[in-house]
Amino acid sequence: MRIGEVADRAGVSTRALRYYEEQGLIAPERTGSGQRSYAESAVERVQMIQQFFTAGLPSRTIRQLLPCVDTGHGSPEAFAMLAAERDRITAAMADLAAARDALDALIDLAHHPTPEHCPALRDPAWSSYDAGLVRA
Amino acid sequence: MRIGEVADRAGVSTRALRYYEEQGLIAPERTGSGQRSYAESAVERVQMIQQFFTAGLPSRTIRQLLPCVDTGHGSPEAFAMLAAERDRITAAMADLAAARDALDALIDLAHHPTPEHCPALRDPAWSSYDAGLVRA
DNA sequence: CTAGGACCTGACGTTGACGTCAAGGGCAAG
DNA sequence: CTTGCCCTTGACGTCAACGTCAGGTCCTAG
Repeated sequence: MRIGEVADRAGVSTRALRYYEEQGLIAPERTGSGQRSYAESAVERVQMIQQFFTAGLPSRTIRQLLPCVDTGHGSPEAFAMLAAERDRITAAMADLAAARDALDALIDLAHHPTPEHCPALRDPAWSSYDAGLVRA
Repeated sequence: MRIGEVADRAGVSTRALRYYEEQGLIAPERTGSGQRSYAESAVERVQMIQQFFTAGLPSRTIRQLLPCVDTGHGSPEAFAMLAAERDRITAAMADLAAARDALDALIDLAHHPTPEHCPALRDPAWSSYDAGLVRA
């Protein structure tokens, strides 16, 4: 499979695929004339890489954890890194939830007929807002 | 309050505060000699700004939504933007959850005595993994 | 054989939220 | 007065994940 097809099927640009190779995340074969030749599994691999990028992991970290995916096991250090990243992601999710709740509070505020600058925001509620359910 | 104290109390750098002002997110007073003079409420405001930055909102968007915070109500467009950002954040949380589950699967894999490259990863499980509870 | 599309390498451009350095001004203590 | 810390503006540096362009190669269809 050539680079264009992988790009199409994985939903990324060819530039991104070359970048991933440059970063040591994929190692496609080469034809005699120098063109990249990807295995079928490359599509899934690229999608997984994308997923980690989306989660905010830098390429260096992804490069470190991919061997675990390939070999199916990892050294203790690799294991610690996986756990650390998992925790980072969990923390990021909490931050997102807090921001979303803040937005929900604003939306709620905007929905009110605004009697007179109803409070419930400026006080200490920015972190402890208890996840109200507001739906459009 | 001068810039250094605000920076300390809000947990950001003075550079960041000047950047926020440059981006139109805060408008501190000025003393006769040109030094910035912040109100007490600036600390909370900066923390809120930080929260939105952490959630991935660009400064331009934050600038648009801050008037809603200040006035306590918003135009219909502002309301639509708030809802759009809320949805973006929700989507980002889903992406994070998927990546975290992928990492959990890897961690689980690393915990196994690795009998023979146990599957459960490469197949279609990257999005539908059912949030197993693994704790260090 | 030739047109045109896909591919190659190399290299510079982009964006956002700041970091960092340079060169000076303001201000309370001693 | 001067020492020293905080403040000012201005401007360039950074980092990551690519986008984009340039100039050349490969390959397949007609």
